[in-house]
Amino acid sequence: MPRKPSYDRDALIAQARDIFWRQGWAGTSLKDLESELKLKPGSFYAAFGSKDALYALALQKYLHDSVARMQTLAEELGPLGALKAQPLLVVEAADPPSRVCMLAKTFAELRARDHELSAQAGAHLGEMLECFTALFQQAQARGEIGGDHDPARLAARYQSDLMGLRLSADRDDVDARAIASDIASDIERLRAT
Amino acid sequence: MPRKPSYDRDALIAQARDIFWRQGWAGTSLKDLESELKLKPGSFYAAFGSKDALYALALQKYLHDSVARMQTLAEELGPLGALKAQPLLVVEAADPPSRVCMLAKTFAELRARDHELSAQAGAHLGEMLECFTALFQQAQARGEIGGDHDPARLAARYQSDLMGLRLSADRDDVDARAIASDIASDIERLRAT
DNA sequence: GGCTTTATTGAGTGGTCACTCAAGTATATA
DNA sequence: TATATACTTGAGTGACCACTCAATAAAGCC
Repeated sequence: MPRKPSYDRDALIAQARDIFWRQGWAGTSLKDLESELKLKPGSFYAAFGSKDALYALALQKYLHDSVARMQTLAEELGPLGALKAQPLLVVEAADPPSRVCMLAKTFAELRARDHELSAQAGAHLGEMLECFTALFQQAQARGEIGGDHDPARLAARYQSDLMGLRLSADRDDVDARAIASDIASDIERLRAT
Repeated sequence: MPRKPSYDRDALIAQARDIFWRQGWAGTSLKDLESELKLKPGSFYAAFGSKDALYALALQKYLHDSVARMQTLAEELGPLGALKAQPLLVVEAADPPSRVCMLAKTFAELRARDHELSAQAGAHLGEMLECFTALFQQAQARGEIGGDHDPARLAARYQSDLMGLRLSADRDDVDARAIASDIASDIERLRAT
């Protein structure tokens, strides 16, 4: 009896993620979303409920894909190799919506209002941090880095540096590759000798 | 003949800077400004012309104060000492509007729209970078760091790390002091032996 | 083909946005 | 004190905001 929707829900979420990522929460209007996703207001609200609900789905997808990418990279290059490769990969990615981390952007934009989406972005940053921590732990377990390092502390510094790098990469008066290379050198320097 | 305004223009700009800093560009309405600055719309527009014009003044003040603070610090602690001290000072500052750098926030928020204020924030980040570069150069000239380092490259990495740190400092699941201390250690490690 | 159930449409909602302007008020000079 | 010159006031502007809903169209099952 039911009629199927004519759109691919998951593709729409990915598209919305890119718009939100580029323009931010306040900078994206329903009109923007409706025209890009080719949905009339009625369909939009039937499908997602609200702008914030769609934004939450977009954040979730962003986190999921980010973690998956790091884990794939770790399978290819090993944990330390993945951590070392990531900075330059981020800088050299072919036209992403923005080089700046969407979680960091959302967290910063909405924190002052105590908006629920800021809390969610913060929680997702925490999950990303755990992902980095796990990789440093694995590197340590493999003996790639010395046992005197604290993986959680290394991960916090690493994530912080990465957020700075990604913001720097959006500027055109800064050599982000040089920064990425220096961050990678810091990782390399941890390698147990 | 003329009547003097009843407000202190410079104090109003500082107040506006704090509101914009905390809430961002899109997150701050004229109503917010009018109620906080105790200005009716007519007075507001007579005094500043537009929301964007006031934001531009706020950015300018932010940059000016930031550079002045670094230079004062350098007079007290020397160039390398100032660079080393700054990370922890930023983290431990008593309730600023936001730990996140206002220039970085503005740049990230408005870049997608090619807003003029984003370009201005970007330019100011460049001036801040020059300030850091000058301090590294001075440290080198004094022989505090080795001659094999490139001050511009050190400054770019330093500024990038600082932006990451300041975002991290707004999270409550991260030990920003530890990150600040690690950044300071990196500076210390440059010291010529 | 008839019927049920859902998707789609787009004009319309009240509210807020940045901003304007004419009228009223206070002050420094002459 | 009279007057010119500002500053101050606040209701009002059209545009846009997120969002609603009744009408219409299309698909699956009998």
